[in-house]
Amino acid sequence: MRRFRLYDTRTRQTRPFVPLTPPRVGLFFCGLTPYADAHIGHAKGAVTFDVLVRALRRWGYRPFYLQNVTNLDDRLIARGAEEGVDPMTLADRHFRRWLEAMEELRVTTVNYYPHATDYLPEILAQVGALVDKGFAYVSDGSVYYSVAKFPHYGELSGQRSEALRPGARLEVDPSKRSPEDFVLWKAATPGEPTWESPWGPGRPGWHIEDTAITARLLGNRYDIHGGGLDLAFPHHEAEIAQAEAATGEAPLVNFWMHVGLLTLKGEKMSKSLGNVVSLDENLETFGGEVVRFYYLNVHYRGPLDYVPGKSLEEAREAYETLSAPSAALDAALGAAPPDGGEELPEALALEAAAKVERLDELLADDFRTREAIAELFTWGRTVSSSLERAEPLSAAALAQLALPYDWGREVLGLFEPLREGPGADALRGAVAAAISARARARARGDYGEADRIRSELAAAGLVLEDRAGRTSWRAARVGPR
RNA sequence: GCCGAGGUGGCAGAAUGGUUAAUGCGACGGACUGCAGAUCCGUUUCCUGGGGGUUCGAUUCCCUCCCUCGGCUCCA
Repeated sequence: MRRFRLYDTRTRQTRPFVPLTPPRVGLFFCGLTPYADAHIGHAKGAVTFDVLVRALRRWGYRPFYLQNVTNLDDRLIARGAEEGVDPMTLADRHFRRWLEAMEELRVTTVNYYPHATDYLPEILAQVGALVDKGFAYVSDGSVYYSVAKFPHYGELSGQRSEALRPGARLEVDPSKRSPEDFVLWKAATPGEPTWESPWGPGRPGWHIEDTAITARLLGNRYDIHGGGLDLAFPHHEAEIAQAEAATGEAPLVNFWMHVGLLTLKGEKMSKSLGNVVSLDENLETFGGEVVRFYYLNVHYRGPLDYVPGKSLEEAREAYETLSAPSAALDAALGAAPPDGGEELPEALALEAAAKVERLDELLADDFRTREAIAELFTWGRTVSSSLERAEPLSAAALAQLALPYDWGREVLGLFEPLREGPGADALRGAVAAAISARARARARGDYGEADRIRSELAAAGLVLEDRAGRTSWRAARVGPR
């Protein structure tokens, strides 16, 4: 297992990661918003965690990664009432769209998506434990957590409860003993889904869903919990208070990872501001790889400002430059003779291996993806100039040049090779035949015919590139698959 | 008000107690090409919010101020 360093919000430091029970690593991420279609900011954290888990696997750990589905909460109930749909049905609909977006984004690492309402026994048990231990109280058929009983409340976010006064949006709820208390079990309201409980019919509060799930699936303590920076308070603070009080074990989580938020022209993207940019629409326009590259081209903890008509367009330009040498290598490898061809100079072969090590090092230092990408850009120039050589490279040499891209494929989830479907060989043969026909036309000076062939292939989405007396082809541009 | 994250070239955005402060986008020039594309080479020499301090040396460490964004019970 490779050692690596990770920033932890609670202790505000970057420190070496040590799993609780190596090589197993338990991860939980709050990322789904199944009450509405996802916007472009929502998927940033999902991609961040996908890279984290890919790296863990590469480095010899055995991650178990959960992403919860809050399929019943106030927002779903409100939205369901507006649309005349059952809230859990609504959640399911949006969850399915989220899964499609994740597939397009090459997010492949989530082991399981636990749904909150499948964990009612665990939720009731945890609320019961909190009542029994005196951390929670019953009032008007609801159960509330008494924040004053938990002295560590506020440690994650740096918020002290005494400070929660000026400017705070605390609603006055006469059932609460203190305004900062939060609900664990909400008394039934007519027309809403309800379950029986020792305190009467009702439904779970938002925060308790996550700790009930993690208690069941990850244990009383686990390694990594992630989410957007905006969830640190109060949601994650409440999770700590619930779980640590209920089990008496601490800390609940060893590493709290909070992902920097995406802003729209400097402002946070949110429904209430009405500045939401659809994830699905951007995936359709730019494809998952470009959007993924866009997220990974900044450090995960920093903010990312989205400018309509500019940010993703620029990301597409940059990603085309970044991925072109990889695509050229794939094409050369496909066309390389089984034996023969020039070997790589030893210095260059060593450089390829050193580059991969450098990439792992950058990631192992709190996931410096931005610099890893910068390294891949400079490697691209090396690859391009190597391909300009007069003598074709051997298959082994090409494979060595491809090592950093193989790394990018494995860890960053970029550089997806062209899909090999049935008929791929036939297609390749047809393209090769067209290229030779064009070469013959060019040789006899018939540029009209040569250009006709080129535009025919262009219409099929293929671009021809003449270089060093050879012609290669590639997909016209990166985009949706 | 309190808590947190930031302020780096035309733009996006890294990093570092010390020679020319990454990388990309854009721009300009050149090579290559039948043309184009892609690629390569070069240029974009005066970019680290203000003011103090520590130091031989600060963009980096400390103090302070200013500004932006987020959180303060809907939030990825």
